Amino acid sequence: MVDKIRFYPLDVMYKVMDGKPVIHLFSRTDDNKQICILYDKFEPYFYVIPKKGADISEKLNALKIIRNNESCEVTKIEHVKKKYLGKEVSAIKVFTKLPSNVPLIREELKKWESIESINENDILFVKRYMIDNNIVPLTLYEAEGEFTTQRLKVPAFKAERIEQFSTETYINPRMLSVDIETYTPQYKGIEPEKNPIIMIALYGKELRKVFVWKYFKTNLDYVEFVDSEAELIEKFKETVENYRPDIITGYFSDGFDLPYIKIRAEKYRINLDLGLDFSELKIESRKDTTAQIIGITHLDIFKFIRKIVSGTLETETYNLGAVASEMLGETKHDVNLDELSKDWDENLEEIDKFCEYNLNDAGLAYKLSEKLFPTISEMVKITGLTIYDVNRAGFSQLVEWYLLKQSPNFNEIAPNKPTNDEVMERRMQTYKGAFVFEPKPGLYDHIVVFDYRSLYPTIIGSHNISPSTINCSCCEGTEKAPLENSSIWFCRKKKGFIPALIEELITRRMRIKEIIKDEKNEKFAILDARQNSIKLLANSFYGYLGFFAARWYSIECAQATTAYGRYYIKDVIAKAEKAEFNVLYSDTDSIFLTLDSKTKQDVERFAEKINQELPGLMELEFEGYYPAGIFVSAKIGAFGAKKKYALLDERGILKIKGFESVRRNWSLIAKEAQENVLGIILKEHDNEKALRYIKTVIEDLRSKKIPMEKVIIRTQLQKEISDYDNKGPHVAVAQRLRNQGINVGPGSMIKFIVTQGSDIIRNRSKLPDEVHDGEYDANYYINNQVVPAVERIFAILGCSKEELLESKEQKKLEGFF
DNA sequence: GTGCCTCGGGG
DNA sequence: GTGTACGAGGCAC
Repeated sequence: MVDKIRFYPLDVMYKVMDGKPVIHLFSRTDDNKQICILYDKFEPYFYVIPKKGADISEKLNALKIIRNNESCEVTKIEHVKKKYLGKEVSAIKVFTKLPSNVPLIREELKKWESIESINENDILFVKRYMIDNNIVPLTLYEAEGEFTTQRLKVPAFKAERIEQFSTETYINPRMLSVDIETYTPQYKGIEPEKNPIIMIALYGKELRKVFVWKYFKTNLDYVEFVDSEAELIEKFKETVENYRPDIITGYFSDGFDLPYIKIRAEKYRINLDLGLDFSELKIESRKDTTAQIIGITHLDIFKFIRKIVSGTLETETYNLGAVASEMLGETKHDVNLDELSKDWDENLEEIDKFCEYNLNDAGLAYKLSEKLFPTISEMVKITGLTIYDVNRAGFSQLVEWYLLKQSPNFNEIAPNKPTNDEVMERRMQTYKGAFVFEPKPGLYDHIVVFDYRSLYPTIIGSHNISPSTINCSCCEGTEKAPLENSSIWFCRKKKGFIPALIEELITRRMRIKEIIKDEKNEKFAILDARQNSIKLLANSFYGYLGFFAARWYSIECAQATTAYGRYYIKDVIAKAEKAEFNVLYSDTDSIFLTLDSKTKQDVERFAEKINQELPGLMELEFEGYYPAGIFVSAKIGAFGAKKKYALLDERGILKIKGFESVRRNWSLIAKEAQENVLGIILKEHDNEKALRYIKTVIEDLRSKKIPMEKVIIRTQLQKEISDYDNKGPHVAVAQRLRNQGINVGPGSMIKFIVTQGSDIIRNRSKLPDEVHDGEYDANYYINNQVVPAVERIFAILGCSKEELLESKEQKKLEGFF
């Protein structure tokens, strides 16, 4: 009986069954049921480009490799006319039986003299299938086939045929958020092998639950008591099974919650077979840990925020508190986590506030995921990657997958990833970047800011910048890119693969922006997220072209892009000066002017004239008007010409650019000083007070009034002491602890204070116990801790490091600013 | 300047 | 799994 079924794919994998790779599309049906669609008609393949005139068909067909008693061979070949970086090539599509045969055959073919190159041999089978069959997760497909039996937790449907049904999108995935609290004694590192999970919160659409394994009195109806940690883990598993989520989300759950749960489950020999195919929760630890469940999308919303969203946030730290406050206007509960473990041992009646805290955190991760879902969904639809992959991809990978997905539509064979040697070579290459017009230091009124809308994307589009259009023979002698030392031009006859795609993105975004201009309805958030995703992606193309690991890497293209960028921004500056505007500052794509005697109409007319002369999609846009602002000289501060300015907008809000945040291994005094200075300047707008404050801190350090607790630096030991080649201060201190018979090892938090003397810092770093009052090195804390933490802030206000260090008497404060 | 090391997020 | 991964800053040399 042939059935038809409609579904939205969510997670995709393949399994070898009866010697054949079978694609599994874990999906939601259009009537909201879970299902797994099976498809076994897709065959692995890759491309071979033979050298000119070489005929290798017969040799390919005869190729057979025996490995571990199994033979692998070329099942068939097809001769195809393709393009490689814009040039016509005759290629051979080489098919194999299994995906795992591909690397074996590839290695053999590498030895063949008659082969020019082997391509697309590292595109994973599932991705290859999705690209070739236009399977885009979250959009609607129809399959023809029949239900079948498989060992899966959801019904299986064997498809004969799968086709896109419409572009309708699955917009409300069923989501479950997870958060754990663990037993972590104060000042100790997190040690999952040693310390138990105390509680686990689960938060879903209609679910609020906190499991905890000791009993205490509480009125919280969502708290459920269990007898042991093992039972708590079983309950977690059971809740996930019953809830049947499409997505399990968490905040840093790739790196913390799920790996932790896994380690604890192993201790009790609990099988965490959460996968819809009964596979276990899989933790992969490389540089970046990931947690994967087959069939259920694990979303680590922290990772997405840090990698993709961070650039659009004000906050510079991405902890849950800061992010939730900025993105949701919600806060974390105010509890002292240092007390959790103590209370767990001695004071159970205090535990219920931690349960509230736990559930609240799970709720915040849920809401962040909900809020970002339209953005993620759009990235999924553009790149064709699953939510899981989009979540873990950086910008360069999003661009690359978009290009890979689109390349068949242009009949292009994708270039290979660079070898290690090529990467090294590429890393060595540098080129000239953007143009920066140094601000004249001072205070200004009536500032107008313009910028080129999507400068680099529009340049790439308008000037047809692409590895496939560079220095074409058909356009020799045409206009050259504005580069001093090299002669580069781009084809004027045929649009390149990359420029065509980027222009498509830009126009798609412009259309969406046009729609939301006069449509302030509930669709706004989704459409706005869409246009923003497109913008992020389009803006990444330039970086991608210059990214050392990119397949479509082209330093010449990256070079030409910045060269045109410099050309256009310098052009506006020159024209503005000619029109007698005062140009304050310019960086890359923006220009800051003062109105002076000019009117806003004059400025508008000026911009209009510029726009008439710009090619293609390029456009100069009005960014904003600011009643006042301060610009500082780039010479102030330890670093080069970076964006350093503060602007006051019409609502009276200060916009400060150009300083970074403190790190966790800083002393309390440095963190405190930075926080307080920011508070005084931003909230009270009292610069003199901020300066007085920092001078007091410095003087208090000199006169040793600052208590010892505030100069302790904490650094975690990452490996065995003996494994360090380079012994930093914390390693030296750890060695002394070890000599005293105290057991320190990887994960130990080492506390130390830098004391006075002329030796290197390592030899002056002492345990807090060894240091008497006033023995700390005031100069170290002033010069390496407090001053670096605040100097950039003061630099913006025009107050140098040296001036911070002057004592109060050396300079009259009045009228300083 | 180069190279090694740590941190981020999480409790 | 047809594998595959960062980026910035501080200290020692």
